[in-house]
Amino acid sequence: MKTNEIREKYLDFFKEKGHAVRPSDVLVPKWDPTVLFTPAGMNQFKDHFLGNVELDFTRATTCQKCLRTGDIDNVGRTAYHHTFFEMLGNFSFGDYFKREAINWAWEFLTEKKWMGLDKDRLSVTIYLDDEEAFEIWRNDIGLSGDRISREEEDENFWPAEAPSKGPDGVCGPCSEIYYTPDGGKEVEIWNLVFTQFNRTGDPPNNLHPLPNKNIDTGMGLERVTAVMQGVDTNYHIDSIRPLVEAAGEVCDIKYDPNSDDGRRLRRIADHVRACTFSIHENTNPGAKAENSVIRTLMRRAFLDGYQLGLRESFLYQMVPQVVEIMKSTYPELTETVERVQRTMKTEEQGFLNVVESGIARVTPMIATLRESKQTSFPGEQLFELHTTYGVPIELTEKLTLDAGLVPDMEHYQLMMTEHEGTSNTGEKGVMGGGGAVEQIKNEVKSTSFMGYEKTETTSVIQGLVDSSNQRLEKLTATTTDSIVVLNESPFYAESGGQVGDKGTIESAGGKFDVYDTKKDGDVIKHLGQLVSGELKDGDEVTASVDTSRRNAIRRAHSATHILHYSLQKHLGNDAHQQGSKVWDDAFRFDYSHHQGVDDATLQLIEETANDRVQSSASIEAKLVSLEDARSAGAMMLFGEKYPDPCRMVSMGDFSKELCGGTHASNTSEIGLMAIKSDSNQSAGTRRIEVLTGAAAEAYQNQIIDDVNKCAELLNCDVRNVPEQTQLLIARSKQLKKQLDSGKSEIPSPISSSRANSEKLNFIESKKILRETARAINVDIFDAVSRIDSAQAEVEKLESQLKQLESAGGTSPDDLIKNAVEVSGIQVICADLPGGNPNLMRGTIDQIRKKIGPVAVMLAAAQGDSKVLLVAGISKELVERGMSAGNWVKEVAPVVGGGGGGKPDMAQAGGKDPTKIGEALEKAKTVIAGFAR
RNA sequence: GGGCCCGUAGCUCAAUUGGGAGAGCGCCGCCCUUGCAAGGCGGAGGUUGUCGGUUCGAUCCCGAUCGGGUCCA
Repeated sequence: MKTNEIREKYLDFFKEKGHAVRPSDVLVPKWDPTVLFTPAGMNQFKDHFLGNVELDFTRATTCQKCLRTGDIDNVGRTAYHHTFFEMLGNFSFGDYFKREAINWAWEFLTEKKWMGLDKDRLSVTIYLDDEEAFEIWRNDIGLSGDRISREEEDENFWPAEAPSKGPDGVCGPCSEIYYTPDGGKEVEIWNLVFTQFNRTGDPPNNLHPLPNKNIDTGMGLERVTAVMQGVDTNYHIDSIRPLVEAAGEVCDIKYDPNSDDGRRLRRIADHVRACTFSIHENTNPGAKAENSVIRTLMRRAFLDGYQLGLRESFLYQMVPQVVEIMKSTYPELTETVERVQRTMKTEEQGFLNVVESGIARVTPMIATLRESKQTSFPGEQLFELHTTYGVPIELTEKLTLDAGLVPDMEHYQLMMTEHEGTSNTGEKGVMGGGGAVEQIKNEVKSTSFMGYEKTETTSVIQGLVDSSNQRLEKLTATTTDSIVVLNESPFYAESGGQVGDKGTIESAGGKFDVYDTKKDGDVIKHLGQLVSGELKDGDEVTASVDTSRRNAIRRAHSATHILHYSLQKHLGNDAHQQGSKVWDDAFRFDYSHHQGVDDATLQLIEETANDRVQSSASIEAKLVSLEDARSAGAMMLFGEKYPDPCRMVSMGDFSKELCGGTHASNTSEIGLMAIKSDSNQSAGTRRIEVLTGAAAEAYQNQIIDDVNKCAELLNCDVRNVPEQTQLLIARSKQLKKQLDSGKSEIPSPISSSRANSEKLNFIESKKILRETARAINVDIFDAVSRIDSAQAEVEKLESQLKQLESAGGTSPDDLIKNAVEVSGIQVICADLPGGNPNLMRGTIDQIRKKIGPVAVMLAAAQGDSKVLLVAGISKELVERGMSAGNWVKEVAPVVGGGGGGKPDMAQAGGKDPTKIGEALEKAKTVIAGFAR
């Protein structure tokens, strides 16, 4: 029986038993902060089990895609471990209990119509004293006692060891069903969990029966398929073996199940499956949280290929096969093959760089150690190579062993453990997580969101919680952060990228400022502070959203849809939304696109968007079934969980998106959209930032103003700003060169004229400002100040040059003429007005080439409050133990400074130019002292 | 969320407790050579990511910020 058939039969079977067949939740549940990946079928029903939501059904069944990394080291080694797998499950929320769960499980496994497994090969376990389960297995099913074994709480309780060790909360015994294949070892195929207790505190008498008992079962699809297909490992079932073989083909070796290489191929097959699904859901390999897990999987698999001799990316080539096998169940996979492959390939190439630069780093280390006759490779170096440079430890281990060095793995492990400890100190507690809020959730189930229609409601307080997560009857403190929960609320809670609303909640006796709104399950939490009076649980209040801010958010959110449309129009259909963040009159929008977008295209995107804004299309939202939305062609995001029915937002006839956000009622309300930036976010993803409404206008005005300011500064027409800016920078460079070379002629100034003070429109101004900013390598809004400072610098350079010119007689030859001889040394101490470090050093060098032995000290005022001293002495003098460094150190204090340098050349600075003459006199006496 | 490393010429990288910004490759010009490859000579190319601080003086020290890499959770 094929994998697909087993999956279908399972869901059909429980459908027949009155279960709602629910789709698999996403693999990466962003809505659930407690897990990175969906670990089990029950995850999407957490709130159902806790009674925190209204139930539309009390029986459900799913086939859930899951990802676990707890036993990652066993993947490929054992018959049954995976990272990615599918879990079949049936669930009861206060509906049926043990008797049905056990009978149905047995029926499904043994009836011919379903799995038809041999009853004699099945055995079960139960929890120690679960007589109820024993009785059902014994009497209903008719299993003999020797095939029912009793296990301790570490094996047959959920959560494991809950009775003695906790945690507090819902828990219960479980019963596992095992199958013993012909001549093989028994294998667990199905776990039935009977959640029937609420644990409170430590034993004894800490398990209290729940009024509503639940059923939560899980059967690994791959495992039951292996049993059904009579193969001894999950990796040989029809839906996985072809991938293992494919891995062999790509790596150019034949798959041998019992070899070390076979283990690698299995691991590659598993990891490619996991990564394909994850990247499909837009969880890409990266540095943080779930992204880093995917990166780890990709790198482990890549390294397997590397050690099999591959030196290029290869994992991406297997994606089409994964999709081919899984597409009948997950047809959406076919839409993203190309993107997934591209992402994988980029990651593989990046890692190849890391590996190769890593090897380049390790090789010299090994050489050094061997030269000094060491026999071991230090743990610190293993650790540093791994944690700082990402060199996989297996790789370093192999390289060092091959070179005859023993890697100090023990010390490495020690440092890693320490690293884990220090890395995990953060983790701020989120206010209102668990505890009091959980209690309120359980009571009120949900807050009705009224914010689509109204921005003000009359509501009743359902619960008050303080910052230490304590439930309050009465809120009186005005200084601490608190949470208010209402029966209904106009406040939009942060979700779908849109920020939470701000506003006030006011009763007859008090006023509460809401600074943020968040969602917990279906309950809306108003976060804020009491500003006056007091609020009591049960008070009637007026909840008012800050409407001007909300309107700005509506504008920005509607603009994201328009931008999405415009991006697709100009960049093609692969420009999909990857995520967004919407504030008041501003948003950022990440989209998939594999290359840069040039300015001209960006301008087109902006123009099209604004055309749509000005078309005054009406914006409508209505609830439709997921299926209708799909057939209407509404845009949906992969990896996003949509409710059914869902809210479809349409704009004119050009945009349909599923969206829970708040929107303008007509595109014209947006006023204006201005693209602020478009940049690369990560491989294959770009980020665009846009302003709307008032913010866009302000942005526009600033750009127009800035361009005009530049034109004024440069005294030119606005259209000539980029050119004149470049000329200015060029002149600055030219002046510097002149100064360095000691030539005092002043290059002719830039000629420019300002014929008119024409003001350009936004688009042209933006283009000009951007061009200008790029020419001088600054952010566009820094252009004005940079031009200003460049002009000031040019003026300064010009005056230095003039000084240099008027000084005259400062060429090396002129200076040599004025040398005085002291104890056989030519000494030159001179003022060099307009001098700069480069010129002065150059002059000294030339003097040293012409005469010797010589000691030179030059001084130059740098403006009114700075002095520069440079000293140099001939090589012979250095050999006689004299030092230019010591020389300037003694002289510099005269001008109020200090200095130092090398024996042959040193420099110093000071603050008092009026003392230059005095300093040069001092220089002469000091060098005379040295010479003696 | 926390830890570590790195930002210097188009590219790869140097720069001895803070004191003249360099090399190789590439580029441009000239020379040599029948041609090719190579070789010789000369040259251009840098606000040392950005901003601030300490200092007479910062590529170097300190802080912030941006960007890249990497490990852990």
